[in-house]
Amino acid sequence: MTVGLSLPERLEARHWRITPQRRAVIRALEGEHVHLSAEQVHAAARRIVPEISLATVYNTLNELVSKGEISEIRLADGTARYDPKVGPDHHHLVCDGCGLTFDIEPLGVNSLSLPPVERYGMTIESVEVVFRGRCSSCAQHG
Amino acid sequence: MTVGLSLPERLEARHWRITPQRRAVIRALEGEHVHLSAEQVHAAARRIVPEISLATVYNTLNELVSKGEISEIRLADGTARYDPKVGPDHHHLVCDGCGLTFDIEPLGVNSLSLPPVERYGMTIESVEVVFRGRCSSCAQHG
DNA sequence: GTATATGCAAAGCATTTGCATTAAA
DNA sequence: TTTAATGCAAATGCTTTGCATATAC
Repeated sequence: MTVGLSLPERLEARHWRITPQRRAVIRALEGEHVHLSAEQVHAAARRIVPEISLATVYNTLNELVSKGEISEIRLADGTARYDPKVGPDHHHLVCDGCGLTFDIEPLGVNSLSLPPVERYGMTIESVEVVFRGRCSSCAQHG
Repeated sequence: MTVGLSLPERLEARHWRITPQRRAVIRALEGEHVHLSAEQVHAAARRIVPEISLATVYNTLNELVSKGEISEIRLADGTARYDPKVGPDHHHLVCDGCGLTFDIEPLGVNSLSLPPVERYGMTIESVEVVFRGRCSSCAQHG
């Protein structure tokens, strides 16, 4: 990952056309330790650029994902959450009740490995660890 | 997990109504080290019970998941794969190209842990490790 | 006999796409 | 001025649901 440049700076360096809508999507994601759904990003971005459409939010998120600038996590129900952090080993904690998703840095990940006989001829590119459970709110109610 | 009983036996023990369709779904899943999509389960089940509908396949898969008898994995595209194995620590290897999914038993998982300060008040119920990469076919082409 | 599973077709929902318009560079 | 991004609305694709009929127990 490029170091020393902010997300908007990195994007400008890549000749990405910077629009108010894209800036709003980036602002909506920044600084969140809890990850947002596309609808939630849309709601947040709307507070900055009221006319932004959901389609533009999706388009922007997808481009950021394919450029490797943000990451996409799938919950058990198949819906996506978007995370401004990236990195080869990037781990999460997910509430099975409400889908609340956090970034985490578990211990012991560096000693994880997959023996060649278990690779079925595949090239390994990354490892992701997901801890699942229930947040304090879901543990009590639903 | 109940030990010593096969999946159909466990289901009978739970007063699950055994139908040819349900038997076919179970047979379609059994013995697969590669995990199938609902469509693929449907196709396989159809070879045994030609009139089985996709809706019945989905209904059956969902019940097996909620009974904890099979597990559901979400790929990066949000679609599901179904795995006849269950267990608290159940890990996978996924091809980012075509979605091919295998069961694996990586080394070092038992030393994984999430420090209390990283738990955000959540109760941890399970850990899942996903290795991502490209299968030999996708590494060459697509 | 009764409760439950089935197939079908229609509905649902998250996400994607086509296209005419608008705006960044 | 050119090329790319936007908004809208329609389309997609996976999954779920309602309901009348059929079937396991």
